[in-house]
Amino acid sequence: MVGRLASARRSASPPRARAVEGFLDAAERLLIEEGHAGVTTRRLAGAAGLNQGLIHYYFGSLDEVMLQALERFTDRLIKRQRALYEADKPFIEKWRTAMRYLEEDLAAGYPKIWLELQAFGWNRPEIRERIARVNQEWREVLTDAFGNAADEYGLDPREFPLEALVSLVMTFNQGIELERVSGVSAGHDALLAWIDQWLESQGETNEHDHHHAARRGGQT
Amino acid sequence: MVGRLASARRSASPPRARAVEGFLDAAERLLIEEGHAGVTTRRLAGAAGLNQGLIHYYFGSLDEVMLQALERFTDRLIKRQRALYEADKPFIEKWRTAMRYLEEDLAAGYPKIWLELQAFGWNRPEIRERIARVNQEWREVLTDAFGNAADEYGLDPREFPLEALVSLVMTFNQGIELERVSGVSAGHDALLAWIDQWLESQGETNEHDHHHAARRGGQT
DNA sequence: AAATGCCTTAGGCGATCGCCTAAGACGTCA
DNA sequence: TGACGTCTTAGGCGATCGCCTAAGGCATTT
Repeated sequence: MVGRLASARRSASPPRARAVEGFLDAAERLLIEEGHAGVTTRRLAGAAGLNQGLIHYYFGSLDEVMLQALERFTDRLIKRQRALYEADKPFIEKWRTAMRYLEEDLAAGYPKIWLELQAFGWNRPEIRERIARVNQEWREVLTDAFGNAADEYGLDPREFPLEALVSLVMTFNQGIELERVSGVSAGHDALLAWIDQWLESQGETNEHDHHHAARRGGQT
Repeated sequence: MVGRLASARRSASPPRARAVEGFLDAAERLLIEEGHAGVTTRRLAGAAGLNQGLIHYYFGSLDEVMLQALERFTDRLIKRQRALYEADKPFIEKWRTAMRYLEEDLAAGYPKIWLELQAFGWNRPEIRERIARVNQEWREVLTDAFGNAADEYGLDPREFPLEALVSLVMTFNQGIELERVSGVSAGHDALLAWIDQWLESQGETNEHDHHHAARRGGQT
């Protein structure tokens, strides 16, 4: 490590910060277009329109770039997820928003970033640990949300154990992203439609309970 | 060093075939231990205990090694899956065997091979296409099996649409493998236990129908 | 024994990699 | 204006990569 920030003290060092963000943006683009093996110092500098020496100067190593890219990317996702499920809306609306996010993300290629970073981490303990932590945070958000939803729908926790339910949703979600990135989309629409319809039918059979539960439950 | 004998012509060229198999075995080992980026000609030759020139001589390129490794690996999986679900047993036994396979494979690190090959394919159209084809075969096997199982359990296809059910099973299965390779296993046991219990309860409520259906249904 | 042709080897070519350095540009102080 | 610390640059070092070649080993056929 070299450069300490001097002007950082009074103006958050916009040029440096801009360069750092530029590299992280470029890293995401390269992850989508080339995969994690395609993120080299030279290509990264080229994609960011900056000099490759800066990568060493600002980040120290390429691994650190990948780690920071992972942190920034996953922070965004977790924040969005948290905001969504903390909102005061019927569960089905949250679910539909989440599924809309999924479609939007797929269209934008974001799951490729997430999966490439995971693949990168499979052989780098530090990265893998961070991945596991993000996964854990995500699971916690869903556990909260689904716990409330189970109340809202009046589901029997013995018939639908929360932990299993959350794991099912997380795994099939990631499975869908994995398949899509590998060029497979067969059955996905049918699956999502099925779930949507099931949620809707549950909402109808428990109509009045639902209103009570929705009012009652913020969270905690 | 390997065996001599240029009886190649009359007995399927054992030395060459052995070398090829040796490289493919070594490739699988390297995929597990190093990831697809760790499969280089030199490391592959080292892991196989063979000369690196042979890779060019036998395969032409490293990409061809990866492609053949993918074909061999996926052929094994599909064959096993097909044999399992074509057997004449109650569905729950097949399912439990499949879940036992999953655990065994995870213990042996095989899903890492599958996922590394997928990651490798994300940026190589030829590989990706093969991945998609294997996925399709797999889905067909499950569609057959679950179609029969739905009969066996007397499930209403309107309540449990086959395509969605198959997609759910495929995606959550791959999601579990993905999470495990990334170091996450939380909730997996609970999820599998839940499914097992649900299948068992379905078997009980439809006990006699079940026997009829099991006798009735081979397949076709 | 000589010739043939498959098999195997060591080694090297050009390209690319991550990381680092030396030097100058720039802005901000005294 | 001169000194100083920060930022930015071009370029190069050693390592490693995929691919290929030239040369011989060796069993089989003449």
